Amino acid sequence: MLLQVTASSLPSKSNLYPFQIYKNPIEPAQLLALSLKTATFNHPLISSRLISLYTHSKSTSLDHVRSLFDQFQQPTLFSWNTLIKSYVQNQRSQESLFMFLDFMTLSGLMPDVFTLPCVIKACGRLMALKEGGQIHGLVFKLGFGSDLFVQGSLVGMYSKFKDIGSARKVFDQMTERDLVTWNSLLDGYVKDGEIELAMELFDEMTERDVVSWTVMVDGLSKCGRVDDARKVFDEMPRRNFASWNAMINGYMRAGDFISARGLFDVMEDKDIITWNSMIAGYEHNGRCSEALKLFTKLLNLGYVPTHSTLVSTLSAISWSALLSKGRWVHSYMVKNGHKLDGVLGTSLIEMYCKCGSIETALKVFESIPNKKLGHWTTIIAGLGTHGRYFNMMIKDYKIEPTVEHYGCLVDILCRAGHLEEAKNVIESMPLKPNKVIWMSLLSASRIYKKVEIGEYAAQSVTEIDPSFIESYVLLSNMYAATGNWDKVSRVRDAMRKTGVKKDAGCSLIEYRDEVHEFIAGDKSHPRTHEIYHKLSKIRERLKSVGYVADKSQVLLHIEGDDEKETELESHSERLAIAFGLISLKPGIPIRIVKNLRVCNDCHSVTKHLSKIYDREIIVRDNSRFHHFKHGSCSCMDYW
DNA sequence: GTAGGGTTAG
Repeated sequence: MLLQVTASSLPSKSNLYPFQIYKNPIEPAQLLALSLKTATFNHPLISSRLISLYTHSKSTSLDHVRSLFDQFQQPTLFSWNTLIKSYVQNQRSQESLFMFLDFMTLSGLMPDVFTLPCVIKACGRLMALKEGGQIHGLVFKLGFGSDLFVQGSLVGMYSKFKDIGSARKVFDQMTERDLVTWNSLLDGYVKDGEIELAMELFDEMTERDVVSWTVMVDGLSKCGRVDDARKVFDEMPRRNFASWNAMINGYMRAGDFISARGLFDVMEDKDIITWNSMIAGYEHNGRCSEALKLFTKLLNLGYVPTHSTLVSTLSAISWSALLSKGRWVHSYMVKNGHKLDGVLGTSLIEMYCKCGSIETALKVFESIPNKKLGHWTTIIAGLGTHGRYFNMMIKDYKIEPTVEHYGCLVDILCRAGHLEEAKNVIESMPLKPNKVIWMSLLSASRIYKKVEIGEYAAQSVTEIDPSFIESYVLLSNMYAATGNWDKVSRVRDAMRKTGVKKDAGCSLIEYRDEVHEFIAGDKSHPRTHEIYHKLSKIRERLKSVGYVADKSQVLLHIEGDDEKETELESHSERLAIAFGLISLKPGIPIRIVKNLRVCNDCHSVTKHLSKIYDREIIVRDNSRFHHFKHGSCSCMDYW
């Protein structure tokens, strides 16, 4: 609490003092003390000035200003406007609209040409179509139909709604238009995907500023014309951060992180969005180690990470399963007071889930006071096996399930072997099932050898994404598991025809803050000799416990069982495990990330190894976690 | 007599 006002505050008899305060600069705390002493706290000029001073003071948070505001007997229109605007500026548009609602019902005042642009902007940000329409009606009723700022902001709002028709209508009715209004409309065309019309409008403009140009750079790159975007970028008479950032993001969207990096390196001054764009871009393009390097660099250079910096960084950490780094970021967040009740909480939970620390993920989940949809989705997906959170979500928290939640339900049913029931859920759910859901069903069909359902699921996946390799692999594995070799070769023919190729298997392991990467049959690691020596030891140990290799899932067409066995032995996760065994101290769990689904044989071998070497081995493949301990796996042989 | 609308990351 910033202050407590107990003195009954009456307007001053002296009329001179409230006017004088505008002439001389004054510290907010100084004016507050003065107003309390002279009982002028509620004077309209004083209260307005107080709100203004505290709003602009960097050391005062918006919530503090709000608590000051709440103590006024009758806040002025100016004070309302200032706070409503501050909420929008602080990315708290929802609260801005709530405050506007309070204003309309409680204040007894009417909005003016300063109030309306703020709330119209909030509607645009929130995509609040209904409220936006109502406020548009209010604008007419109050007779602000010819105010440039109000009309201009309506153009902006409809542009955000991608309702270019309404934006254009308001625009055409305006008696005067300034550059900001033109730019709003230009952005509307871009948001609506009408790049040709945007270009026409751009040519029509007699005056353009850096925003107009930037909107074009952004628009062209967003519809895949990154080379044209670059041409516009090069033609620009002047550029600001947003222009550079738009171009960088254009390249990142096109997957051209080399060109993006080129621009980044050339930039003399960078803002935090530049860094965030690079980190997010690298992360989207699967270059997580580059993303993490930049995160370290920006900290060293003294930039202050924002929410989105942390979200992207956590995401990069999740993909590479660098638990120690994730813990560091978590503690950084705690130290710097980042709240976890939004996307950031979701990212953190996801990071712990994907880095194999489900207990910490649960702890984080439980520590979040106002759990939102995303937190549930993430933790449920992470828990996987722990079913029946579904009803609690609907009943206790009144959250509408999304496709992901149905996905979890299907997964749970599949695990329990209720494949028909799972199929029924998919067919009767109110949302369109996605690839992931069909894959759960397909995966279960393989385990439970339900060929018919499996074929149905595989077909559905192929309809959604014909080039999705995993469905072919699973279908083939299912046929292999049921001894249907004829159909196995037919699947391979289908793969050849559609031109899908299996990615090379790749496993990562973290050792001494470095990531070591292995591909199948890899001989490039500096300690290759030791690793293969360890592999031969492993083979002996396995033989001594009577282990026989399961060769049913070797996808490559290799003649003769011996070759199959050799192929299995050099699977990337085996190399990573061998490396883990020789380099990590006994007792420390071996954590591995793999890009493909773990094969049957590696799975049973890893179970044995966890017992033989008394080691916890945690493997994250592309669909779930395998926590190997004392000879068994947390997935209960279902994956 | 302090206050309003447009571009870039998530």
